[in-house]
Amino acid sequence: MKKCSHPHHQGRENLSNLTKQLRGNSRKITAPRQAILDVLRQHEHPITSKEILAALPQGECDLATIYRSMHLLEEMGMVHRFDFGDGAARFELVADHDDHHHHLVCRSCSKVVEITDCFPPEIEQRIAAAAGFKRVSHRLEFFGICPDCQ
Amino acid sequence: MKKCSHPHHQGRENLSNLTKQLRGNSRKITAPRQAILDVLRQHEHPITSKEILAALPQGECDLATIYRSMHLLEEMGMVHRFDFGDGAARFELVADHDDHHHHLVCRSCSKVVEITDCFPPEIEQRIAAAAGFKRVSHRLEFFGICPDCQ
DNA sequence: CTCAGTGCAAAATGTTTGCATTGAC
DNA sequence: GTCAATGCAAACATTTTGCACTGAG
Repeated sequence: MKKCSHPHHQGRENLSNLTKQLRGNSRKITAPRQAILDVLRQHEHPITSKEILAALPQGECDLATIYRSMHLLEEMGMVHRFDFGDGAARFELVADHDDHHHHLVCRSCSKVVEITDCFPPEIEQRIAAAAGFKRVSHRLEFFGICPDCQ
Repeated sequence: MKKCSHPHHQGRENLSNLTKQLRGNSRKITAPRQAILDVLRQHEHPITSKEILAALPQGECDLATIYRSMHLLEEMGMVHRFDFGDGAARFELVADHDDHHHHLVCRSCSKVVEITDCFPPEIEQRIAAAAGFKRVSHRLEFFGICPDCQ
């Protein structure tokens, strides 16, 4: 439950991080991008592009800009993309370089619990080796019925 | 590599299985449904609704019917739905009652390898218990670069 | 004969893209 | 001033749905 390292508590740090990363890629620091990161910083769990738009002060930025920003932030490794199987991509701010984690999602109310357990790396390596694949990663999410919905 | 239990090799059996299941749910045995199952039987790996349509003798059935059929077959447990993250659902015929498996997908050419390794059930149980969730399942897929694409 | 299932067309949803304009550098 | 980034609208892709018609039981 690494609450202390949650992005929410790193305000300034992430902002300068953004600035640095953007500058490094000769990208521009714009109001929409800062606003989007602000929203992400305020959410503990992955949110959709539409939810980001809704959380933004009205008309702060266009939905297309959010989609474009999410691609950029993902490429820069500042955001992780998740798929809960409902057809909408969800994004979460990356807290640090090693915050790989998964989620347990309620099939009824969509409540989300963060899961730090992970697929055993040695099994992943064995799978990759057996098939001759390189650069293997995985996507893993859990689904169930939460206490409130049972 | 349980090749011998692959649906492909069970022709008749599955057909009568379909008939039985449909009858049991007071559903009708129609030409489109049989044709769709025929196509699924001929494919080792998950395929999209569009691919099913393309594999069907021209005009054999409507795309909407395929979507409706996939929902039905999924509910009846005859088909499993997979999501490789490219925005299109994929379906695979369920070989037997215990053919739970995952896939290793090439990020470059989309080649698919079947993976029988799975997330350790005891960890899943622990996760479920810790969060108070019931009826927990998981979705797990692997992605990498296949030998041909390296 | 009846009602589940179908084809067709239209709609809904999430996402991407073209293009003229804006604004960060 | 330049070129990346934006807003807006249109295009796209997948999936769903309304409705009249068809056909399995």
